[in-house]
Amino acid sequence: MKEVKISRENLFEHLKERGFVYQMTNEEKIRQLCNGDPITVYSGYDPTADSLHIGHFFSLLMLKKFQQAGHKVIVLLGGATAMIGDPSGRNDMRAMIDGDFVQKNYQKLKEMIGKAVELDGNNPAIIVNNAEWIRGYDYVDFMRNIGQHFNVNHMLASEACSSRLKAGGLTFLEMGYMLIQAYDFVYLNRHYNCKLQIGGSDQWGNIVAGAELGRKLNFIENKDPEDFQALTSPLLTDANNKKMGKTAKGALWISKDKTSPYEFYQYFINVDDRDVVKLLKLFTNYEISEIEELAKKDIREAKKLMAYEITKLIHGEVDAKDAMKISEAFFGDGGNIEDAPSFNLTKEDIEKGVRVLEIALKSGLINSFSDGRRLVNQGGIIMNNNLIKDPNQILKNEDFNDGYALLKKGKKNIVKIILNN
RNA sequence: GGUUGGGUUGUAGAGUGGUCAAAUACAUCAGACUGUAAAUCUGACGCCUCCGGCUUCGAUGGUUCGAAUCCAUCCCCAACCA
Repeated sequence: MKEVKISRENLFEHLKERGFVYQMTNEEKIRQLCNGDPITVYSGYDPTADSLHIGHFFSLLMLKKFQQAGHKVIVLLGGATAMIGDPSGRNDMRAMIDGDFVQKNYQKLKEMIGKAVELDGNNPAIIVNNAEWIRGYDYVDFMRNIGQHFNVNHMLASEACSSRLKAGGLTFLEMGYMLIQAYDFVYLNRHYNCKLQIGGSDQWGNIVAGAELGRKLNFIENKDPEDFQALTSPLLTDANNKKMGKTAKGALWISKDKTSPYEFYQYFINVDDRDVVKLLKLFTNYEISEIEELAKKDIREAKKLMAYEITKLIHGEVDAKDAMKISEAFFGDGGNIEDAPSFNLTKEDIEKGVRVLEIALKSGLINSFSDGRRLVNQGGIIMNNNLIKDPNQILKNEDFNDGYALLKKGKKNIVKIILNN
């Protein structure tokens, strides 16, 4: 299939027709910025966890398109904002996290940014940390310079505060978050000539706050108030209008340790048919007409391509191919199961007499013995294509062919039990 | 600080002395049908040495043969008033 080239002449149209554009401050102005001479664009992420998830990646992908079109991009990692906690969309206050934790996360996220945007080459992305300019900004000065431009009534009415306000107990700490993020935009404008901030739609309130602050300050300083523009991408939702990227184990993480490429691939191969075209438009650059044609002709083939391409984008070609191979080995015909999720056992374990369910529990297939027992009763635990009927069944040497046994929960959850000497 | 109403098993939300491991819905998991999709139907959904037992209803202590339910103290939340 043919891929579309991203160029600066049609960047805005490209983003729009692929479904990246949700809200913006001034459409005409943003079109000019996108399709005109190189500008500086930024998007921010708080290091509150040790990995980015698919939602973050989605907005980074938008940033990448700006970069590919020749614009300068800045990725802000919020070392300061992470210490405060963004109230947007939350109905409880974020747990306070300590500085060490933020520092560790910062390093990990920094490594992950490179999966989305280019950090080398002739137009590398810049990574900045807002702790650099927030820490050390005198409180009184900050309140006088920045705080005076914020109307609390507006803030309370904003989407960012609304769920927290409804749930009650909105703290001053959380309200301060918006001021900091708003100031970040101004800072980046002054130091990097950044004119556009992008992000997920949940960030709209904070982003616009930054744009408004910038306008006010520019107005006071007799500069162009149009220098601050905001653009957000829609929330990734599925056909049932539910947030995408949520798995039984939590978010769909970018980090291999948290979500294996296989799990990642499986997530996308299991999405609703109706979401396939949307995801292909967002995560690949294939011609839209070809995407639609393929989906009409063979939805399952299109879904496979989608799952593969997204996995490749995040984990690289090798891991994506492995994930696909494992998947096909289990669910299709052919292929091998070399790289399936595995669990190691020793011969001593077998001699001691281990229950099948014990291994299922240790390998994470089931949550408890009670859980396993239920599954057995309902015919949901299968070993080497044989239904396990006795919850106390012991693993035997004969269960291992070629040194491994295959343990399944239902048809989608599989662990390869490897027998070591 | 005061008054009132609250804190229940993933979420929402019943239960206000024994019949409560705790209604119901959603989410989740398994089975059937399929295409590893959707829709539908069935079952499960605290833990264990599972026809039995054990630990849960903000925390601690108490009343009682018996408490998620009553009392006391404490912690947290909301609304209103200061």
